[in-house]
Amino acid sequence: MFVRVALDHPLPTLFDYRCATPDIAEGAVPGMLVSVPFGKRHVVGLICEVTAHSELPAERLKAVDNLCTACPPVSSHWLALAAFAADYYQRGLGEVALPALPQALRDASRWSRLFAPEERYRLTPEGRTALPDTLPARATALRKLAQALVDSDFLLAADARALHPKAVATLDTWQSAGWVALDVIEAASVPAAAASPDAPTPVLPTLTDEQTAAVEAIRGADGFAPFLLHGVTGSGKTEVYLRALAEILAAKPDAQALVLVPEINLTPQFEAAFRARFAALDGTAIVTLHSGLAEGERARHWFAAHTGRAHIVLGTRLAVLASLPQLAIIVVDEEHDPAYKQQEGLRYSARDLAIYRAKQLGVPVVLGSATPSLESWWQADQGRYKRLTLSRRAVADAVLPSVRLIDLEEERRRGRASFEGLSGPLIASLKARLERGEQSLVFLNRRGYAPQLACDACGWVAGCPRCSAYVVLHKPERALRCHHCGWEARIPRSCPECGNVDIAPMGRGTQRVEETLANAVPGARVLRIDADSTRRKGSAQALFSDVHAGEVDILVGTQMIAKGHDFQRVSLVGVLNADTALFSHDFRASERLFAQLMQVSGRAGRAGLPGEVLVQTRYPRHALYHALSRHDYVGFANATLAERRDAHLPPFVYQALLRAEGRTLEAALAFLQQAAAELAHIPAAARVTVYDAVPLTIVKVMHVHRAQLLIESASRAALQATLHAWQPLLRGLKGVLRWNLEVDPLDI
DNA sequence: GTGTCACTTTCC
DNA sequence: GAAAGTGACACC
Repeated sequence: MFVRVALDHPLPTLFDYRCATPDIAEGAVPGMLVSVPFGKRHVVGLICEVTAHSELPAERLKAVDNLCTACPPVSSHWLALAAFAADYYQRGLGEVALPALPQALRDASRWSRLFAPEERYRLTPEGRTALPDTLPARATALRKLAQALVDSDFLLAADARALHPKAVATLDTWQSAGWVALDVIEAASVPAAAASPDAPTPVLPTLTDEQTAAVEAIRGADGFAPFLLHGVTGSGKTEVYLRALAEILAAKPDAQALVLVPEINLTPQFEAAFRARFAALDGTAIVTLHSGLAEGERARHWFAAHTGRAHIVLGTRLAVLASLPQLAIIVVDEEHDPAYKQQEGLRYSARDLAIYRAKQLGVPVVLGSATPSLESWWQADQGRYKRLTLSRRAVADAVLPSVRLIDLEEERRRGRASFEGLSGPLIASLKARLERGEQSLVFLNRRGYAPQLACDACGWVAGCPRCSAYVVLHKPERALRCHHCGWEARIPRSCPECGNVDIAPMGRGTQRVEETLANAVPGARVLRIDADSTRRKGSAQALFSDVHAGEVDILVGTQMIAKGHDFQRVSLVGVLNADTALFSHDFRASERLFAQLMQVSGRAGRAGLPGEVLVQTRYPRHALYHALSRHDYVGFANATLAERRDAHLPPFVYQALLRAEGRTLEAALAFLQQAAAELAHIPAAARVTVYDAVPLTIVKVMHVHRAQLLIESASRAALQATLHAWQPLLRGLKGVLRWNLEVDPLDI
C-alpha cells in the first residue's frame, strides 16, 4: 500500500510513500498525519489518499516513518476545504493544510512524548484512588482530575475531556488505542448535568423588533444561507449572534459554531459575553483560537474543536481553517475588516473562506457589520445574500452621535488659535468633557511621535538605510524606527548632512498628540493605546480596563481604539489627520476611511450620553464627510459602488497581483514584463486585462526591490484559469529573488 | 588543496 | 523555499 501525502512545501504536488509495516498499511486513512523522510529531513505530512498503486518507480519511493494514530483524522470536508483554498489561492495543498494544524502535531518527535504511557499512568492513579462512591461526588472528583489533566499537556488534556460524558465516541477511540483506564470509562456514565451544576441563568435583554426578525431569519435558514447583518454601532449585533447560536445549539446538542472576530484584542470581551450566556455549557465547550495563545493552549483548543468537544469556537482569521466536524453556523463579525485578509504566506480572506465553508456544509453564515464591505453589499444587492438590518441603537435613549466638521482652512484664515495641530473647537470640547467627568477619545491613524525628522537648513530627512522610506521618530524610546523593517537608531543631535543642530520632527503621531494633550488640557489623564504601547502580551487588555474603570479622561490611539470596545462614558470622539486617505491612489482607501470613521464615531455616546464627533479636515465639503455626518452608510455605499462600476473596479471585476522581489528594481520589472508576455500563450488570458508592471510605493524593503503586475477580469473563472496556466510558465522564468501571486488583493 | 560565490537541481 | 550539488575562480 502507498499513501499520497501533502507536505508544507511550495511544490504543488502530493508525495507518494510506501507503507512499510502492516500496522501502517491497515491504519492509514485520508486525513491522518504521518511522519515521512523528505530530502535529508523528516517532516510531518497529511495523508490525502491511500492507494494500491504509485506512478513512481519503486526505487524512488521512501517509506513512511510513523503514523499518528492518536489524533483522529480530519474529515473529508476539511480536506476539501483545504483543497479549495489551495486551488483558489494558487498554492500547494500542503501549504494550506499543514500550517492550519497546531504546531504540537507537526512535530513527530512530540507525538510519542505526548502519548507516553508513563505520563498517562502518572496522572490516572489519582483519579482511581480518589473516586468516591456516590455519583455526583464522583462527578466533582472527575472534574477536578479532568482539570488537572487539562492543565498538563495536549493529548492528556484530550483524554481528560474524554471524561466528559458527551465524549463517549472519543473515549472509544482512546480505549481501543488501549490506554483509557477502566475508571475513566465508568466516568462516561456520569450524567451530563454534572458538568456545571450551579450555572446561573443569564438575564436576557429584550430584543428590538429588528433583532427579533434577524434571529428568526437565521433560525429559519434551511441549508446554505448567507446573511448580511447590517447594524449600526450599538444596535446589538452581538445579541443577535448569541440568540442565533443558542437556538442552533439547543436544536442540535452536538452542533458546533464558529465565530470570527477581526482582532485578538476583541476575543476577551466576546469570550466573556459567550461564557456568560452559555454558562450552562461546561467550561471546555467554548474555546478561543488565535495567534496570541501559547502553543500548548492553542493545540488543546484546536483539539477540542477537532474532536467535537468544543461547541463554540471563537477566533481570529486563522480559526476559519479549524477542524470542526459538526459545524452548524458561522458568524463573521465586522466582516468588512481588512484584518480578515492574511497578508503573508497564503493570502486568504477568512471571510470568503467562511462563506465557502458554509456553502460546502449547507449551513447559515452571518456577516455582521455597521459598514459592510462593498463586495458583500453588492452581493446583497444582487439577492445572493439576505440583508438583515438593525437601524436603531438597542439601548433605550441611545442615539447616534452628532458629527461636526472643523474646517482647518477656515480656522487658519480667521486666525483662530490652535495647539500643535489640535484646533480650538476640539480643545474646548475636550475641556468641557473633562469638567463634566466624561471621557473623550482622540483617533489618529499614525503611531510614533512624528512620521519624519527633518533638517530646516538643508532639507535632509531621516531615512531607513535598508528601505526606501522615512523613519519614524519614537520619543519615549528616543529612537528613529523604520516601520517597514524594524531598523532602529538613536536620534542624531545634528543633521548628518550639514551639521545644523536645529533638526525638527515633522507631522504628528499618537505619541506627539499624547504629549500635546497633556499640555493643552491641563489636569486630564491621557492614555495612549497603539501597537507600541501594547507590545507586551496582555497589556492591551490592561490598558482598556483602565479606560473602562474611568481612570482615563482622554484616550489617544490608532484604529485599535476604534474597534468593538463599548466605552460607557465616552461622549466625545476627535478625529485628526483623516484627509490623507481621501486622495490615496488606492481605490479602497476611502471605503476603509469611511468604515473606520463610522466605527470610531460609534464609540461616542453609547450609554445614553449625547455623543459628539469632531473631525478636523481641510475638505469639509467632501462627499465622504457629508455621508459620515448623516450616518449614511447606504448612500455612501451606493455612490461608491456606482463609481466602481463606471471605473471597472471590484466588485465588478476580479483581480490578481503578481509581485516580484529582485536585487534591483530593473530585475523585478523585467521579470514582470516577461511574465506578462507569457500570458500570450494562455487562451483564457484573452478575457483578462493586463496592466503595466509598476514599482511598489515603498519600492525597497530590507535592500530588496519590489514591483507588481495587476491583472483583472470580469470573469472569475477566466482569471482562475489564467492563473492556473500561468503558474508553471512563471516557474520557468529566472532573474528574480522571489515572486508570488495574490488573488483578490486588498491593497493595490 | 579549500573557501566562497552564483547558480541549478532536487525534493515522493 | 531550503538544502545540497555544481563549476569557476581566487588565494596561499
